[in-house]
Amino acid sequence: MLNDFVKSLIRWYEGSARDLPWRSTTDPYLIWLSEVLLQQTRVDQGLPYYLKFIQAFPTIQHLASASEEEVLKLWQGLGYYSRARNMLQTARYIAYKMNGIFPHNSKTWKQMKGVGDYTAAAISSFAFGEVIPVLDGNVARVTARLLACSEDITKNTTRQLFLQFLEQLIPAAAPAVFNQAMMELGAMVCKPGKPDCASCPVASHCQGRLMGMAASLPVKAKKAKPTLRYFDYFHLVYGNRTWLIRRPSGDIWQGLHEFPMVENTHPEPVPRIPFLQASALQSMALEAEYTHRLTHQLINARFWKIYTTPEQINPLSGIFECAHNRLKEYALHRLMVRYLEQQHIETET
DNA sequence: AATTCGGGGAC
DNA sequence: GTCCCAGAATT
Repeated sequence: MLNDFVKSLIRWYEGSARDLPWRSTTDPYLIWLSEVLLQQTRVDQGLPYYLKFIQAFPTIQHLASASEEEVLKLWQGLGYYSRARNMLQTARYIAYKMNGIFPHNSKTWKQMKGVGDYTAAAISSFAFGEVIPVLDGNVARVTARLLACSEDITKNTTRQLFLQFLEQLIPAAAPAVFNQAMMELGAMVCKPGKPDCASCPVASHCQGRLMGMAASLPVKAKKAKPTLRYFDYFHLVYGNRTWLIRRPSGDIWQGLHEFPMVENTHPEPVPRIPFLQASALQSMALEAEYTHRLTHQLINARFWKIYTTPEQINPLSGIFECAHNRLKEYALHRLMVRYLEQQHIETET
């Protein structure tokens, strides 16, 4: 009957799967790229980035020779920017230290930066036919319902249990299609909160459905509350120039650009501006205020526009200038992009 | 084992 | 508003 499950699953997949560009190739570079882009990212959101990347960097050699600036610029707006830095590092490692030869199995792939259990298994099964199951959020949800398992799926013991189950299920003749099909089922039918059991090709095999508990699975530990942060940004303008800094390491948006800013523990009525002489304060105006929600942080951001002169700006390491009408050509985080859009500051064409 | 790294769509 | 997404690295 397990064999019947696999047959029904794959038959459904062959007949109604989405047509996604990385599914019609076995090029390990393209598959690797798609897997990294799609980590914790919906297909609809990652697809345009995939198309941009394969145009800018058609091969690993193109990527390996790119600067971090260029890669971050293309990654801008997608989030989890460490993926971009890790992928560039791995691209250079494979291109220059491994003569451009990709790892051929999951064990070696897992040694690459930015490649964990899931991505190593995905690349190895999709590009090289390795018989190894993938366990992402979709597969975990499908498996929990299939087995009517109420254990916390974030726990390692539960993951091991699922992998053990999947290893005996995955067909040696078609590991890639099986993995794709399990994920596709989770994305299109066995959705979180609202499983569409009526159109599920393997509903007859599902213990969760049989026991009427499919919709309440999987069980997952709840997250901690986000911490509050208060950012005051200073949009310093003189002539057609403005100022940017790069985000430091060890914090959010690492390596991305933004206006110089101060962080306060509480919202200050008038934020201090360490970048300016006091004489410039009279030209300060609050242009925008946003609440920006991240997974673990809630950021209150205020943008102060200040017209000034070069003489009023104190020297500060890490600050550099750029044309204010070309700001969008830099790698910026979403908060900055929102501000620029509201200010109708567009990229030069 | 617990935290942190984002942005956006579904509800 | 909450939850979750083709997860991984760090502590």
